[in-house]
Amino acid sequence: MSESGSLAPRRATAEMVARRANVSRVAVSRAFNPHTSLKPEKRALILKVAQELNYTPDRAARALVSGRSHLVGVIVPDVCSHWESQEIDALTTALQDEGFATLLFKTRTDYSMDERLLAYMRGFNPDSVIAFVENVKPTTLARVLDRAVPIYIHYARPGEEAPPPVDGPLFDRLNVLQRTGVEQAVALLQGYGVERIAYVSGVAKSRANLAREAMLREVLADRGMAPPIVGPGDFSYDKAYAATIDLFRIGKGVDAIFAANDVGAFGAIDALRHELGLRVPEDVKVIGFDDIAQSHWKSYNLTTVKFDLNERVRALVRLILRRLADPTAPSLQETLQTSLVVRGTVG
Amino acid sequence: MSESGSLAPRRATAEMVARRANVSRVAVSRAFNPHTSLKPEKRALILKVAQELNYTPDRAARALVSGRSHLVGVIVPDVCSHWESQEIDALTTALQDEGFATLLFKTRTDYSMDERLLAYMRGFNPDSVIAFVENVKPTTLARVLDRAVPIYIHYARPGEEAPPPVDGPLFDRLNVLQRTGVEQAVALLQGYGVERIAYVSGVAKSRANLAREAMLREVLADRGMAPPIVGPGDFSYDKAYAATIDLFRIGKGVDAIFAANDVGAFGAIDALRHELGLRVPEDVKVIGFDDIAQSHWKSYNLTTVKFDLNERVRALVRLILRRLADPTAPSLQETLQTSLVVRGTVG
DNA sequence: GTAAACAATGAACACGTTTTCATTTTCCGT
DNA sequence: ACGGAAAATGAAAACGTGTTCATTGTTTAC
Repeated sequence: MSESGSLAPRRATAEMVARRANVSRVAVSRAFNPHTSLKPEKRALILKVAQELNYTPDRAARALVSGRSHLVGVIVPDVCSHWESQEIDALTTALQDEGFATLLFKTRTDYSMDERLLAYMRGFNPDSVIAFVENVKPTTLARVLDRAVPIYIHYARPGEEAPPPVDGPLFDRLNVLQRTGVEQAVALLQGYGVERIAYVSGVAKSRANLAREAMLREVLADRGMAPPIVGPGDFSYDKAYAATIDLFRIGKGVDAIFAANDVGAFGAIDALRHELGLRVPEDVKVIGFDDIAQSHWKSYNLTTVKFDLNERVRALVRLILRRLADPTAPSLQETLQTSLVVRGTVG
Repeated sequence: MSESGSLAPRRATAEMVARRANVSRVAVSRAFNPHTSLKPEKRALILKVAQELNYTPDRAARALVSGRSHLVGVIVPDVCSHWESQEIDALTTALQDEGFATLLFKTRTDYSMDERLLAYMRGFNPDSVIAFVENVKPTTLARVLDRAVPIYIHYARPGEEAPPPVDGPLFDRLNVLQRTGVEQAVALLQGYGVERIAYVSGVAKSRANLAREAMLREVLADRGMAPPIVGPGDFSYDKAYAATIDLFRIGKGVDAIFAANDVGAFGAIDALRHELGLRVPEDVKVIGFDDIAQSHWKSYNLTTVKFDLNERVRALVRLILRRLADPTAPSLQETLQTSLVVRGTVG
């Protein structure tokens, strides 16, 4: 009781460990950094004492001198939207294995918030930043985050199979090629004699959405099919639900729906079945984008264009590590393919 | 070109801002800390220059001296499980408004990982830690995180309406009282003449699951109903799907299912409809726990025991702020009620 | 057996901020 | 105009670590 010095027990410091192990403070620092030279038995002793004292190096202090915070900022519009949450989950695990931690930031729908958010985030000094958000340009990101090089997820438009060069402020890029998956999907639909395809969109100005719609248009044109009728959505279940109803109120003889994402496809399916009294896939076929975990649920059992989540996360982590190994390297790139997963909503 | 000093442009520092604004470095620090005394026009000038130089204070350096990292650690088993992702989303937004950032950590299924994970997390020096994970005791958490006081989410068992006292290492607590919601649910079922209730469980040893099952048992006993038949699940769709099928293979005349969470209820509903050829709610009624966003989707339209997410997040943020205002205060408590949301799976 | 290479070591410095503390300036009431 | 209180200010100390550099102890090669 009386021996405990102050009320709030200070956290153990390298100094205390050094004193207790009869070594210098520098030795303690070295014990925790693998690539330094230190007598093995000495290192073992220090680590043992450290554990007794419940000591680990303070990352704030470490960041201050080494310039590495080991924090990776992730900017999302909605953590709880399905694809994002699954990607954050996998990314957090992978980063943790490499000694990093995920720092989460949410954008407002209010666009004006963004500059302030970026400045706010920069204060935490992340080593890298990944933006899942559509309304912030990578060059803006790079300009504001003067130390971290941001990673931009680029959904290739038609004809962009060879990714365009990066100019202006430096950023790295994950290029997502959607052509293969869309081609497989359209081929499958055409094989079933589909003639009139509708596209239930995502957020109108979103690059992922624009790229998907453009790619769909091109593939349809290449195969001599009519361009899609567009139902305006925003990647959400509710908007897709409403958009689908509107599509059939107009009555243009749509016999297949391409949704901008899986959740939108769920909304379309439920509207078809529960509101319009149509059968899926007999009356109308439905295809989504993403292949989220829910897509195999029996109520939907969705045929969808798949992004390999694990491969995507590995590519992101590779980008981060390569960038940290060489902070001045020119823009780094990784590329990802897509493919179709066939389930029960086409057939 | 030749005027830029080094290759990698150093990030702006308080020193540079001070020099450029013709003030002392201390003044710059004060300009960014609201509660300090500084001539208004001087503060304005400094902030203007800071913006020109793209400067914000380095939080690592700030944390080092102030002892506040403005980081809140969140430990989750699965970011992508629905309730967790929605809570993380709301929490991140709320914390951001208060000047904090969310630091995400994932546990392994492997239990032995946890001690290492906690030590790992402590290195980042979070101001507070919230554990959504079931297999780590709050006292362990408190012992390892010698500075931050962890927040523990306690699901009250029957008879725990007055929360039990905290002993041992200090931790704060959010008490979730589930009695009201379960009572409303059972009353509703009984009103429809239900006689044989099954409980599709969550992870067996999880405290949320144990509390829910115990509460259900007590309420059923109080109303003179038979105890529930238990189908073993793990909070996942797939396990609940399989457990539901097994329940009806045995054929004990179950006419209502209580699932440990909404996703489990979805699995039960799909098994009933698509595998067993039963109607919901005509043949079997289903009730879940959580009220996640998907519960109103037409395919499920689930009646469920609701946790008010926003209120829950506000309570968590209150706990964090109160604890930071008084780090030595005795264990803080907040309490949350539940209630039933009636939709289409009972009727 | 010697020189040279190499591993191990600790003192001093650097990182960018906030926080005392003592000093100077401004403000207010009379 | 004056005294005192309050606000404004800057120098110096602290926070806990990694890194550089010069020094000492130890092995290797001929």
